[in-house]
Amino acid sequence: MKVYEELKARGLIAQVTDEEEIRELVNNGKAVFYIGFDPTADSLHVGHFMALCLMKRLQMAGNKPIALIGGGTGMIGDPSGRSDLRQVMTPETIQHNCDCFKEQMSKFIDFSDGKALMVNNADWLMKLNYIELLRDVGACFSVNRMLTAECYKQRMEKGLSFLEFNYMIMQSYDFLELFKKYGCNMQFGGDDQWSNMLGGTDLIRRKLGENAYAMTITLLLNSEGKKMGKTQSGAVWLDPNKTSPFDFYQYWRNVDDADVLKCIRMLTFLPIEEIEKMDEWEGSQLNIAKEILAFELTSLIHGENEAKKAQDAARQLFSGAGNTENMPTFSLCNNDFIDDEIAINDIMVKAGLIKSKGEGRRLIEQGGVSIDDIKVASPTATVKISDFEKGYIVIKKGKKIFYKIVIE
RNA sequence: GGGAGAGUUCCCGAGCGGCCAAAGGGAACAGACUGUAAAUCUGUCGUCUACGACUUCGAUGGUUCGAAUCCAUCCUCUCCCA
Repeated sequence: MKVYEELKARGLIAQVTDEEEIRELVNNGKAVFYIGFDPTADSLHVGHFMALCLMKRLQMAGNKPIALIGGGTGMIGDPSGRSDLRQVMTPETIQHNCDCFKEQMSKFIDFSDGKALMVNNADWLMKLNYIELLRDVGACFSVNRMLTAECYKQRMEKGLSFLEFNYMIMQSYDFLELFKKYGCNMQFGGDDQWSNMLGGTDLIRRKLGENAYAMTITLLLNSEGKKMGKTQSGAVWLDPNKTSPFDFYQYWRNVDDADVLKCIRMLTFLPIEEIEKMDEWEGSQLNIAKEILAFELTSLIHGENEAKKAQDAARQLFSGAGNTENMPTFSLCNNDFIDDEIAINDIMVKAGLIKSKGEGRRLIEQGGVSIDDIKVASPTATVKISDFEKGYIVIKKGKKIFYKIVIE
């Protein structure tokens, strides 16, 4: 199966400008494509992961990826898919985020020998001269047509600043620039980017009379239609310091039944045939699929070793045995103890397990907290130093959250 | 530039000057049930030294015994006209 067909079979392709041409380019390793990343945070998250996967897949098929960091466009903010105004970031933050992105991506994509490029659009966008740009590019855009773009239409209700309105132009300009500089003939992006991407292919046609192509990736939505990769505590990050491998594993281990197969298909590199078989699975059998999903993804991001550790920890934890080796750990120091004891509630607050003591009180009252598998009966319960005889205690909050507490 | 309106807790959204820590919904969390799923039911959902106290209703001042509610100024946003 050729790459294009594989992408299609995995349900990754949402929209394309010209299927025949794109298939031809991609399958024969003739595509030089770019994907843009907005440096809105100091780590990539699950939402970017699909794009990374796609880059890798295409790179393996001999195509050349360009990772475009939106250091310049980040100064504006993409209005697509947001219902509110984006906070404008400082140049320093953006630079810092760009650096972090670079580092994470290099782990995943092979940048050696020019097999892939990484560029920052700040390099050319920041130098632009307003009047020149207007004359040069501004003439090529019809406001009437821009307004018909879905992403702007929605914003017409809520309000759209001129700043954000220009995002499409900037993004189109990027494409033009990359086309000229690197012969980049294709752009990939999330499905919400469709109109911005078309802007680029249009611009190239108008300015240079050449053909360039665009393809969007299906957004990874859960069965409720929300973007995946979000938890109550924010995004699921690829940076192990922001989302530990264990938590990362658990996130995927806990996806809805309805979403497992979709995730496996779109995110893992398992052979399609194997996935087809899983398609038959039902009911609790899906639990195995979830384990596979979690393992595969964790090992893609954090390495097989970490994935194994996470899996072991999870299995043991949920089967009752207490493998505490890879559990999130929090250290107390002797000063935290008063008369050799400390309130359980206080530990949880210190460890960041809960936001306030009130929350802890409630949790305990509702029977949601246990220590070493014994339910905590009273909100004022304490642990003594002597309880740490074996070196640690394990606090369990709810069913799935375990914390190992040690004394330094 | 002129006119009209809005800003309430994570989100949406109610809120006669006292009975407002603020209705209702959603999200979230805990318990039961399960398969570390979903659905359902129950409970919780500002903070604390917790039958009480304290801090919140865009910001700052003011009027009142008393303000989310009234007044002034400011900030932000939306709409209509140009």
